[in-house]
Amino acid sequence: MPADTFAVLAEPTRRRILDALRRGDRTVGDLAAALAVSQPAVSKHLRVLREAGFVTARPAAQQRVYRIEPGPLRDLDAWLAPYRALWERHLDALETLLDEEER
Amino acid sequence: MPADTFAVLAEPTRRRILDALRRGDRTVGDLAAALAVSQPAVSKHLRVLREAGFVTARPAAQQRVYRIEPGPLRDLDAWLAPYRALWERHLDALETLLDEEER
DNA sequence: CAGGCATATACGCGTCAAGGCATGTACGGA
DNA sequence: TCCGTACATGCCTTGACGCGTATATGCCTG
Repeated sequence: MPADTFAVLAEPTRRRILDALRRGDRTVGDLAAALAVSQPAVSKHLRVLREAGFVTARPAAQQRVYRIEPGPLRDLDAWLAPYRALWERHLDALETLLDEEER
Repeated sequence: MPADTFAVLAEPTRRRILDALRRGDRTVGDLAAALAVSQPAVSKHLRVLREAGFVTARPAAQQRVYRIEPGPLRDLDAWLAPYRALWERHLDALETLLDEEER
């Protein structure tokens, strides 16, 4: 699992790109127009996302269609898993705390 | 939801702090020793984590005991939710793809 | 094969944050 | 009250990153 998954997602523009791709594949120009960002900036972000496995590119004539990939997001989900106990067993923890304070 | 949640988690040392706190509350000195990081560095990271709501501090004499808080991690879980369809309905998507390619 | 379109890369600038070192602050023990 | 402990904060340097502008690469059309 690449450790820089969070660093990739730390960029708001990259998250907006992922959010756009979540609803369907897009070309670079589409993304640049939809996000109101310069085309080179979009290309650079797509490169980062691609090298981290978040997206893949498929050539279509002069354009390249980008598609979101689930892999790194599944890794994120897996990383989050052990922490889920913090709130899923929250009632249990609350009970434990009250028990301790009763003593 | 604070947008810098990912930026906070982008730091490996901060993730290690959270991982340590996941198993129980710790003092600053404990964390510095356990992670082999200088004490000021730990304090700075704890400040970032605290201001982002990941942890809270409880004074105990001269030391301060830090505890992990579920809030921001729940936000992360919520952010991840719409993307979960990418792999949970993966079989459905595969079927759709095959249907399209059959035409 | 020349020209235009879509995308990728190179360069320079400004910003920001991590780390170490030194110092400040608060609490407790002698 | 004075000193030592535990933690926080300030200053400084360094490296990484995002953005825009300019330029290079690839592909299609006439």
